[in-house]
Amino acid sequence: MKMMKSSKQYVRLEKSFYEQNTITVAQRLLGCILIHKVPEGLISGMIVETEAYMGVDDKAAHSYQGKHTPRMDPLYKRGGYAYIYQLHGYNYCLNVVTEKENQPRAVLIRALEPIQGLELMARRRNIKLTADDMKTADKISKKLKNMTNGPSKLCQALGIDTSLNGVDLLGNELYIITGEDLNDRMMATPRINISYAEEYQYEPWRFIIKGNSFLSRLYKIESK
DNA sequence: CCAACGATGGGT
DNA sequence: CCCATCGTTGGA
Repeated sequence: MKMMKSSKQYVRLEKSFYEQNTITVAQRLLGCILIHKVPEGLISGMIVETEAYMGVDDKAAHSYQGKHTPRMDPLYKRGGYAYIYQLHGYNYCLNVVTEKENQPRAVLIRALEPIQGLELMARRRNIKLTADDMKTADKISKKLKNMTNGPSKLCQALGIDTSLNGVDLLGNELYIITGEDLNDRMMATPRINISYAEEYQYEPWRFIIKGNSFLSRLYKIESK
């Protein structure tokens, strides 16, 4: 786990960040820290895997060809809102809305490296952490990795569900701050589980921090 | 009204 | 590979 260095300035991401091109946002979110403020305290993690969904032009996007249903309203707002939807009855996915109003593009947050609120995460994920699991000097335990290494796992760990759909990331409940500059470790790959998207399934719009231990399970091979 | 479906995760 | 499980969606 990365420890917060007190010497470093952590700055909240603002409107101008989210209003950039979606690919740029997806790349620059790597290394940033997602924070959910809950009554018990802060739960946070460093973003290590993202995917860009390019809106009306992208066959993998919910908003392909301008599709717009009530639950997608946040997607059509200006950059900086959360778009959260439920999947298969019991999973949630968190997206960061990008670009200008009526440009329905977003970045899916696919994996985090835990930072704060380990006990709260473990409770929400039904994972029992032992003292050994907390020793991170050499090897990171399997249970620790399993906390936030997938888009729905991280939502469960941070307590994110559709009650937060449409929340403004410029507010104080759910927000993102600058973290480490890890762009030299960035790698692009095709996106996951979108075979229905025909030729768009091959677009290299997934971004990872190469070698990070918390990438989603299908692509551990990339941690070399 | 109602049936089909899914930007997942877990197990085989 | 298979499939659980339920809110959203869109077509009767």
